[in-house]
Amino acid sequence: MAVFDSSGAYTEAVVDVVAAIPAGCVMTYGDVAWTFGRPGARAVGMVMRFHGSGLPWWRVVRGGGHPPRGLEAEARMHYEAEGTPLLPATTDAGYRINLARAAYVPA
DNA sequence: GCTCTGACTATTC
DNA sequence: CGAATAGCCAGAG
Repeated sequence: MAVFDSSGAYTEAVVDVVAAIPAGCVMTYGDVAWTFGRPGARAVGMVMRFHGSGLPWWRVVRGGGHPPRGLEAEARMHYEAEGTPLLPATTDAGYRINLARAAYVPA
C-alpha cells in the first residue's frame, strides 16, 4: 500500500523539504509536514520509507528527538558521521538527538 | 467513496 | 521511563 513514487503533491513537498535539510541538522516529522502547511506526520514517514533510498531520512526524526523505528542504529551512524549533536538516553537505541542544537528551521 | 495501512504524536496509566 | 490508547493525514485497492 501507499507506494509513494512521487505521484502526489504531498510526496513531492516532503521530498523537497527533507532534501533541503543541511548536514548536522534535523527536523521532526511534524515540522517537515508543517513546513508546507499539511500536518501529516505519518504521511511524511511513509514518503521517507519509499524515498529513503535517495533522501537523508536520518535528518528527519520523531517528536522527542528519537530516530525512526528500526533504523536507530543506521541513523546513529549518520549522525556521528555528520557531527549531529546527540544526547544520552535510556530509551530506544540508548540515545536521542539534541534538538536544542540540531533543530533546523527553514526560512 | 469507503477501507486499510503506516519510518507519527499526544495523552494517560 | 515505559507501555497502551486514540487521533491524525495521505494514498492505494
